[in-house]
Amino acid sequence: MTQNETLVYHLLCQADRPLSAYNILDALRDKGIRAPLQVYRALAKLAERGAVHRIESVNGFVACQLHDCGGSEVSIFMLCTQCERADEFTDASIDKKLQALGDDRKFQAAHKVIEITGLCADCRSV
Amino acid sequence: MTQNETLVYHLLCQADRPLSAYNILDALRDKGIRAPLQVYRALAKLAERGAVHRIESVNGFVACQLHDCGGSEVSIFMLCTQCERADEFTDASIDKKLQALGDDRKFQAAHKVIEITGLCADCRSV
DNA sequence: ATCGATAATGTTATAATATAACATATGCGC
DNA sequence: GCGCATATGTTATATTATAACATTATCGAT
Ligand SMILES: [Zn+2]
Ligand SMILES: [Zn+2]
Ligand SMILES: [Zn+2]
Ligand SMILES: [Zn+2]
Repeated sequence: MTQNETLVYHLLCQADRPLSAYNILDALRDKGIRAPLQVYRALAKLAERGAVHRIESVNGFVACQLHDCGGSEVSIFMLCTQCERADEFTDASIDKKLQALGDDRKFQAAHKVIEITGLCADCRSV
Repeated sequence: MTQNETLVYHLLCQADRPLSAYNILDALRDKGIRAPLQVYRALAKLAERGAVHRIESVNGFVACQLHDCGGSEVSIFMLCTQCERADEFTDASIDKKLQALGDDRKFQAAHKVIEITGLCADCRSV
């Protein structure tokens, strides 16, 4: 892992919510990161390897929370609008059904996004 | 449907791919639409009603392709990176499994996003 | 050791997407 | 008409992402 990737990855590991590229930029200014591209480049490499995931619904990034989400499993994110937590899960049967749905239509899937937005257990019971 | 919503909705119905808010703005300038906010406001109302869907993976918008995707069904989009088509499907069993996954964690789901990116049948066979 | 290729980094500028804040107008029930 | 809600218009600005180009580090092959 390169210098910048390490900085970005460690920051994301410590974060308790998805961070935007500009959140990351601001947090790492005193570590030598000065421009958006430095962040986006690190994120691109990390995401390519599965070390971080982009959360489309919030334009943010999180460190992978699973030991090995690299198989054929799709990551499923539950995103709390209140506390902003983004919890990652996998579910083999959903993955399989989704794959089958694509296969039925001869669709060659390269990437799958599953995100559920709502209130987490803690936040709904306030 | 208000004036601006009608303009935006009809444009999306004719489009063969997701349009960005600024695509829409440009296309409707000569119909009186002059500012991004006019488009975003129309899109927000239309999306609220389920007449259009936002495609998170491409920051674009499409008209709903199904007669009634309003039930408890989640829309599943297959997004071709080549021709940019965005085809909408539903699948009750995936919806159910996803709902169960949330319920297990006491997560109160408000909105679900499922998007598959890849190559459509036509484009993969070129 | 040094040449040359590749990957990584840095910097500035700009593109693309989305919202804030405020002003005006339009329609409808009373 | 008046009051209220909804729709619209306008300007400015915030947020997210990439283009284009220059520089530096790394490392194996000669
Ligand atoms: Zn993961
Ligand atoms: Zn929460
Ligand atoms: Zn639909
Ligand atoms: Zn295609």
